[in-house]
Amino acid sequence: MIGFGSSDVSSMTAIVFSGLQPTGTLHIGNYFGAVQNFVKLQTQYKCYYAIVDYHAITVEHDPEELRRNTLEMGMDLLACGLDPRQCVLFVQSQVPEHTELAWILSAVTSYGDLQRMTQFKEKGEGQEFVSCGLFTYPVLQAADILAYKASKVPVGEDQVQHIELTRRIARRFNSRFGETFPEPEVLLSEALRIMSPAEPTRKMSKSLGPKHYIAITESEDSIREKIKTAVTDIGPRPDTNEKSPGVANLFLLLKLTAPKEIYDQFEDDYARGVLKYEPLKRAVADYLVKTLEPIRARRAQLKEAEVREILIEGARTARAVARRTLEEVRERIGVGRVVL
RNA sequence: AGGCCCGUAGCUCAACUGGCAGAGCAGCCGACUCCAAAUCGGCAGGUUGGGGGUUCGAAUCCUCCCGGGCCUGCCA
Repeated sequence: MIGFGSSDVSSMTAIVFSGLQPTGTLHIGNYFGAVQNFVKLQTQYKCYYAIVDYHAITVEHDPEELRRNTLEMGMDLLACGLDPRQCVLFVQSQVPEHTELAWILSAVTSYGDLQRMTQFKEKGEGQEFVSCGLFTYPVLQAADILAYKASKVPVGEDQVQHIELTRRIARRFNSRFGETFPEPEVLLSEALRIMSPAEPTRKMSKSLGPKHYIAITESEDSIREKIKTAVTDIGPRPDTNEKSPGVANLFLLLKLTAPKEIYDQFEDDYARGVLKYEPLKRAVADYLVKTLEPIRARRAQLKEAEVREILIEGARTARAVARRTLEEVRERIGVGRVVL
């Protein structure tokens, strides 16, 4: 059998790619929603994880902040358990093949398809300046994935549309220039959406403000404060047994961090209508702090220099693969050869 | 390349003919609450995009610069 992703000769296992924007420090929504899954995947597949700094520049940004966030993101990911011996962790801009491939792919990307991307519409909404880069963002994302001929892409619901576009791009390239890329499929993990404690109808996000997220490296006091002030409701509703968004969010966090017996006890209290939220919150905070403790400890031990070294090494490995893909792609589309 | 419009608190905007830079939301503190939310009370928030000029006095008028939007033209 000849696999499409055969540029990695060392194994027959599927190739996974995922990119993370360097948004600064990771929060527990990122952790439980995605990163924890990445940690699991690295033992099962050949995984490439990129900190996508070129994506971050499509909206207004501060250079110093981006620089710091990129490194911070690397440190947070390592603290969460990504292991450079098991996966390839690198910074996107260190592998220029991404942007080169993006340009090439833009030639087989439909303008109409891009216009239909809802994320572009959402992110551009209300912005006084909308860059071209924001518009072509999904093409770079396709390049990220296809540069490694990845066949599986673990992403959230909101990114499914972009992966669909990647498939269309891959398909069009293949049919025009010959079979080159696999059509990557979405690796949907159990869809975990941690909500903002302050506004539990919205997904946890840094951009909403400090009250709306809990960083994985947050101090114990701060975690307790944010859980304590988390929005709840008037009290349990045993009649419908339906939790309000805020309470459901607290239960979700408890489920993710506490022993089953503890969780069941609170569920039972809720069902019987005798649950007081104060003790629930205390338990959630306790177990959350406990869960994050090893991450915090690991994070505290990481040295910047050592992390930089890991990222450099990751980029070296990634680049070797991406370069082979680009050689093949250039050959197929008929560029470069004449002057070699 | 030419024309028109805009820039005020984190956000949305107000400030007469040139006369003390303000409100709502967000934020912070407190009361209430099992904890919260809502509500109520309080606090804080500014190089009015930047430089120069006119004036007793400029967010307001003039000028240059920066940033942004719209229209027309030119080139490919």
